Amino acid sequence: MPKEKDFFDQVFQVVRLIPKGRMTSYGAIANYLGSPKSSRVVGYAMNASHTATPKVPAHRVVNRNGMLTGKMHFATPHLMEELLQKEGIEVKNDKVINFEAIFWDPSKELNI
DNA sequence: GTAATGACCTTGG
DNA sequence: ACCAAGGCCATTA
Repeated sequence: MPKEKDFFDQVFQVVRLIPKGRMTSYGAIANYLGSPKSSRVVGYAMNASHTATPKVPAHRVVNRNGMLTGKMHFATPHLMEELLQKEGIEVKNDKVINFEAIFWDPSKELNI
């Protein structure tokens, strides 16, 4: 019986492993953890990323559409795209440009 | 303990 | 092709 914190930690680990200038989606992380249907829980884990230590670059995680759905959950709604732009990612209308190009699949890149 | 919610994804019409 | 609804998992009230 896995602990709930374990799942969170797994998500945090994966998110922290995301290279700079790259992004991934909740479903990809969930799939990497072995629960493709737990995509919602991944997002929920991000919600808890605030209290996690060290903090997790949740701004590198977006939905399947590459849209910054959780930008409102940050300290400030525009903080997410600010961080993304600093990483070199272009954001337009709360949406990531060339998302497919910068997409980072853990199950593939980490060769699991 | 039960019920409702959510930073989602998949499938049906 | 586009629009709509359901479902799964974990957490919180």
